[in-house]
Amino acid sequence: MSAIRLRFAPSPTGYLHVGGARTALFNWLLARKLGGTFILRIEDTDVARSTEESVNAILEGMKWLGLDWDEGPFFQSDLFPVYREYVQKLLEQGKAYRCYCSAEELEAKRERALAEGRKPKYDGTCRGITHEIPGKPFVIRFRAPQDGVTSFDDLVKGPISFNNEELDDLIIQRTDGTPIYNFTVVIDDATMKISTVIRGDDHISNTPRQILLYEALGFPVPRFAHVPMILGSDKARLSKRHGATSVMAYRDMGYLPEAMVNYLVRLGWSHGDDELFSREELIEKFTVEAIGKSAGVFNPDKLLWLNAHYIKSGDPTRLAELLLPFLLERGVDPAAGGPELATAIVTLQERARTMLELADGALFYYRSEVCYDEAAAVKQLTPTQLPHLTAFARQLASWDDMTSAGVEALFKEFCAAQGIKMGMIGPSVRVALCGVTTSPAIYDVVAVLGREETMGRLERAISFITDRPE
RNA sequence: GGUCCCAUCGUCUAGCGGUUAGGACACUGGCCUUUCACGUCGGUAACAGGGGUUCAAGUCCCCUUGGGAUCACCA
Repeated sequence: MSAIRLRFAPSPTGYLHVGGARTALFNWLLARKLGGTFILRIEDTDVARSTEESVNAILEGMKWLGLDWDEGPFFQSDLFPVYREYVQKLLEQGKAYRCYCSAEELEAKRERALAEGRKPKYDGTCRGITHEIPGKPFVIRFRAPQDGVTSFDDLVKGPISFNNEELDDLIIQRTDGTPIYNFTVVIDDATMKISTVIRGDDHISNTPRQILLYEALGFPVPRFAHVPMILGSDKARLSKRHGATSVMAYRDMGYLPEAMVNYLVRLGWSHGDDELFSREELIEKFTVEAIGKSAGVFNPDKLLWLNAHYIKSGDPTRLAELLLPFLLERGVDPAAGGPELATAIVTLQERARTMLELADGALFYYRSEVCYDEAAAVKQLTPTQLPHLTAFARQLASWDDMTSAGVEALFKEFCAAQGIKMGMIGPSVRVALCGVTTSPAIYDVVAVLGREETMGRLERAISFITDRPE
């Protein structure tokens, strides 16, 4: 393993959303490409907002996408003593100080500053207090330099610099003694020896403060790569109103993880004109340099196209496994009878874009009591069709070759013998077997269903026509 | 509002000084076809605007405009 160490550090305040998933993916890809280490760290210092359900949801999302981690998950809530130690160190060195301003006072000052058009920056009231005030609650602030420039060379955005006067003395420890994000992230990235921080570009403005902290603590500063945001169709930050944002919601909507990975990686990263990437190709071809600088709009249509591609080209046996829950949900259990699922799937792959569509399309194979679509029945299951269907059933009964090609030959021979065209028998048989006018190729359907089941369904259709009142 | 980031078809993007500005999704026309699809061939569609630099600018610089992010005892 190389010394490259990367991490994904979500906060457990919700499910794994597509933006976070892409950040995780980029980190994972680079780690795998360079033979580095990928670390998962849960940033749960905000005890009030963090939940165990969220942690589980995030882990589940990572696993679904196939993003395995080498170390962790580490929980910041387990590291409070460590943070306390470093806070103490800064305090002793005079690089941090106690601030006794109350949250209310601060809020009032901030609003006043904003109203007067000034910067809502901490005014340094407590900067000069040298002795502790017993009994009075306090937070701890980092004593940030008030002049100079802090800059860094972002791996995706290029050189970025901030005037230190824009930065204020940020709080690193709350009144209750718990540490705050901008501080813990620095301690953890430093102690975990993270070499490159890949994260969303909404963190750019935090970066100079963090760099100042690295320097104050005497830690080496890691490299930063800020990846652009993912936007909704109206170019606003992606949110629920743009549709699903949870990666697990996409699994439930019938999406394959490889489609999601392929979609996500191409949103903001490219490799020439290539669109389709296997996991291996991604590991081989991924580079941070090829990550784009601008925000991208999440395009569900393209995701759907990719999903259709992976269903079309997927291994039927694996698809069968993944499809099972969707089938059971629809009250069908292939284990209870009917054609082998993988065999049925082969006939459906190229006409399903999601596992939901695949499941819906497969239902008729497992329902002998075909439910005829009203319009289809009126058009195809008519007295005129009766002689054709009857004759066809008779010929099928003595037909040997039940492969798809064999069935096709049967149809050809039947049509020739009857002096009719395929169009006069095909559609009726389709409705008799499937109940609807759209289905896989009829030869395939007969082949998959088998002679016995096909005969049964034909006879049922014949009875249906016979019994139907005019 | 301050600060920071960004800017090629509707969308994702290729392009890294000289191209008929390419690909993909979506849309659309033809072909294939027993249905629906798939597939296949073709089409519509972009360098935000203005200044520079240069023999030459989508490519480099500046400004404008537009979009986004961030300004918490959230992460």
